[in-house]
Amino acid sequence: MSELSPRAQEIVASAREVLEDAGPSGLSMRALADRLGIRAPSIYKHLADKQALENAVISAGFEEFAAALEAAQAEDDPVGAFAAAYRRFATEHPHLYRLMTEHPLQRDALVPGAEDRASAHVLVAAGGDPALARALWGLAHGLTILELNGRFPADADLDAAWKQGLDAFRARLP
Amino acid sequence: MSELSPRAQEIVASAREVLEDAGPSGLSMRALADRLGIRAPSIYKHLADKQALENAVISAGFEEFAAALEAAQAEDDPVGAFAAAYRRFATEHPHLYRLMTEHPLQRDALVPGAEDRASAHVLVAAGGDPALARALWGLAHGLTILELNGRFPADADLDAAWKQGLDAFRARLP
DNA sequence: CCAGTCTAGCTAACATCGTTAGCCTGTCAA
DNA sequence: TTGACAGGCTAACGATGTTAGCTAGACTGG
Repeated sequence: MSELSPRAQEIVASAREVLEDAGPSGLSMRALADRLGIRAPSIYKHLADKQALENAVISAGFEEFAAALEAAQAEDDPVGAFAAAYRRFATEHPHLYRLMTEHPLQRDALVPGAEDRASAHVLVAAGGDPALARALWGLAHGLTILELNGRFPADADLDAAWKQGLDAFRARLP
Repeated sequence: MSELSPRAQEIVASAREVLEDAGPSGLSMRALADRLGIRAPSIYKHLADKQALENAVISAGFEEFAAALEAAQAEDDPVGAFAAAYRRFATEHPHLYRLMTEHPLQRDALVPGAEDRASAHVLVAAGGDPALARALWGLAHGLTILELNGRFPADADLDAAWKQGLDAFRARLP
């Protein structure tokens, strides 16, 4: 991703607001322009296209996500601390989380390292085993996105589901 | 979902083909009409709107998914059999799987029971414990959709990740 | 101090999308 | 024979992302 001008960063920040208010489908170039008090075509003076806009929002999301995971590290029960922070971030920013995960990433268009920084934490939580880390990530993402998408029955005890899944992983760590 | 006329069922079958060929974004009313040799507005004589069309495709997908899980049941290693069938279905029909899972379901618009039939199998695989079943579902969906979305490094050993995750669950079953 | 260039807005317009209104033609029953 | 209905059609609307081309203002070089 090329550097963003200050104005472009303002636009990206507004896009983030529109996204959180109105969801992915509400994030249109015209809606964003409205919030900025300009017209939609003017946005293209600062960002190549909508994809670049979304990539910038996603990059910022990864930075924030990584910071949240970082802040939650714990010596005892690293798995639980990771999972709690993961779930918390997703439920606090559901639209952002969906945007960050629902499509294939255009990695060369993101700020480099943001994704790595986030994914490094799951590796730590899994005691350094990459395969176990990917499985734990799968569990966390799966439970998270199924919950966000309302796929579980309304009366399902999701805390219990998380606990069962995490206990299974805890048992495989020293 | 109300009953579908024979013609509507043909249209839904064509929609499934368009979806598998061109992905969700390629499934437009006009593209579907093209394949049928008619004009887009004519589709509305048979289906209320695009959402109804997608719901019908999703319903059919759940039937097929349930059948695939059913055919794969195994006495020994029910977790492994479930997971293999799950992953296989998703990788063989990636666009359909995505359509089935990427949005909140409009349950009252689906053919009743299709979803239940599919989700019953994960409960069996988890030995009847609903919380464990949801965790297993989360693991399977998470690994599946992260793989479909190309979120893992190209050289990641995903078989190993599945094995690690499934072993963790196997260890918690009698 | 003027001329030129760049910045960042604007309007008009295009293709594509889902969708609606209204028309027409063929089939079939009363 | 007449009338209803099924299932096509065209024309059109509003929303979407995006492009082309214009313009007002700010800065900069001579």
